[in-house]
Amino acid sequence: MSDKISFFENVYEVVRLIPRGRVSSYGAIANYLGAKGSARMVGWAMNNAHQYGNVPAHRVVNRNGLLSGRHHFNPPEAMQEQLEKEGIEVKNNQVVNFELVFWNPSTELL
DNA sequence: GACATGACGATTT
DNA sequence: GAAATCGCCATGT
Repeated sequence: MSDKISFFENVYEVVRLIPRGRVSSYGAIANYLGAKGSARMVGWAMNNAHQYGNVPAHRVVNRNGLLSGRHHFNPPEAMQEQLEKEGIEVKNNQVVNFELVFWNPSTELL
């Protein structure tokens, strides 16, 4: 444990701020944190997210709107169900109207 | 402490 | 236009 806030916790904080019915992307979060290339780090953070508490990882998809991380859910199909429950359409493991529900922290969380 | 890996993204070849 | 490569931070071996 370190006194300094890790990249992980910054990711969780932003993910928790994602409004219901919206989705975000790994790169957008990483970019907001000032680390454009650390998008995979965001995904890695999600892997440990379950041990940090309420982190709506199901609202985080890749830049294509694809549910790339569904396999890490339990069960994997839960991610799509959660999104549909919030009013987000998911087709073929991909978010429909992705750009319409896309939530960019750098733009909307200004 | 070096090497490999990880739910990605953008750029270059 | 598709495939290959680099970048980026953290963790595990």
